[in-house]
Amino acid sequence: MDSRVTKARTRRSEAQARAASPDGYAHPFVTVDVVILTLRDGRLQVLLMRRGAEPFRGKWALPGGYIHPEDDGDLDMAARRILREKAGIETPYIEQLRGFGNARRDPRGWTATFAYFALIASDELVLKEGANAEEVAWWEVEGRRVKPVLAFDHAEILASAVARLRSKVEYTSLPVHLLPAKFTLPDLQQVYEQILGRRIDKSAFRKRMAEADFLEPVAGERRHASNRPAQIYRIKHGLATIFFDRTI
Amino acid sequence: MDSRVTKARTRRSEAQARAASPDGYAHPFVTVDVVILTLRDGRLQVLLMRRGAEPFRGKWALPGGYIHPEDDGDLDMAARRILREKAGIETPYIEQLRGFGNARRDPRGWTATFAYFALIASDELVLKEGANAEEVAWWEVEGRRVKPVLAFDHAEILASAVARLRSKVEYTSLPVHLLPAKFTLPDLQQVYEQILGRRIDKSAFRKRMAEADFLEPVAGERRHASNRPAQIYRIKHGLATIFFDRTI
DNA sequence: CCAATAGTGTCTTTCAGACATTATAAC
DNA sequence: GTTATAATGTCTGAAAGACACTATTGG
Repeated sequence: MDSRVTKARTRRSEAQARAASPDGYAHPFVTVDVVILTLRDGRLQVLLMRRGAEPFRGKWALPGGYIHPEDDGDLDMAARRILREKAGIETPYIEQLRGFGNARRDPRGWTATFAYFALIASDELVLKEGANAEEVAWWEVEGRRVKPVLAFDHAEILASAVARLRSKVEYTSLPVHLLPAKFTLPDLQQVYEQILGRRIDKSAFRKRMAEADFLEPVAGERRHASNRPAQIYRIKHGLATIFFDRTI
Repeated sequence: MDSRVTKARTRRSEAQARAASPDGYAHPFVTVDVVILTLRDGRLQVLLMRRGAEPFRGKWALPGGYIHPEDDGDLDMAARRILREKAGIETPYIEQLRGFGNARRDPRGWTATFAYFALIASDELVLKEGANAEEVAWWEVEGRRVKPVLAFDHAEILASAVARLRSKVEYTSLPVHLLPAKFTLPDLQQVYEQILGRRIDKSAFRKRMAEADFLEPVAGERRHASNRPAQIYRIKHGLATIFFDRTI
């Protein structure tokens, strides 16, 4: 058994010194990465950071980091902390995407990551324009990718996140999290149409939202032009994501 | 094996002799656990193993283990290896469930696991009836749980797996993986009904399967009694899980 | 013949999508 | 009044579900 430890350590000696698992094998590092999506100017955008350290120094990457056992109660809280620290975002919608792990994604050796998927309203964006302002930016998502070449396997993680968003738009209330707390039904329909990439019949859309029963009207109105103002809605308190009976 | 137990205990008593991550924080251990489900005697059952080491010695647990960076190309391959080594199962349907990680699930400290979800046909079961035959067993799933108290947070992982199965049965071809390679449509309908817990109209069920277009008839017939024999089908070669347009 | 289950056809009700109409604002 | 968009109503074709009917075997 000890020979197994020796063998593993020797092969890895040039990379980094890692602890052996209780069964004697080398132990891969694990991280948490977050795909933060928003709608700005009617376009789906993702938050990326430029790496200041090797590997992939200078390349754009998803915000991510190591788990802090002392601070993070669980994986979700680690993801929220990363969102807070790296992007200054406090109250997003967040869900776990899935794990990615293999020997190739990091040149230093076998690593794994728990990828998360967050949606925020563009009015919640308070990007820290501080010391490293140039290193954080929103990039437009074109198809399932962005223009720059991403570090690690982050292009694959991004594609996976966008696929999940597009999929869930069809049958859940997820897109409300891309809007501010108060919005109109035409606003919401526009978000669905933007992500789906097709027009939706107004009547059918409203029927679906009404029977899903997750919105409540609030006093006040919104007026953009000389026409009838739209009713303002917000999500009913305490409701999780709603799954529709049928697709949009 | 006993030395391994001893070593694990020693480690634990030293309160976390773990490598520090590159950012200086302690680095949590990560494992892969697999929820293996099958239908036996018309009942949903899960494969459990009795733990021979601390923590939770003597308790039933999901098959799982550490990643072997030298052997496992990626997370999926690690899960398949565990399935092969611990349950002797070679060619199952397998998909990632999600990650579970927090400070409470393991008394030794902060750990995380990539949970997997596998479906196998009961005729593929070749449980190794060897030295530790008493330590591997199928347990009937009642609701989302099993009778014994499980180690770690494995009850939560099991519940999550059963929920995903029940959910996916509604709109995918997943249940075919609970049947042998060749089966009849009445067989398949029975599986759907068993997992859904309700009857399905024969005509509607066949329409759905026909338009999903993932089955092909093979020569031969199956006869259980003095009645009309049923056509035998198998999955069309190279097809992944089919998502139905509508729910069952 | 009968019993039992496989497999197909028909009918009715429901509902999604298309489209029309009314409502309410500014000017 | 006109214009523009919000909001609701109506109509029609498609299809899902309920149910009936036919097919094929053993006894």
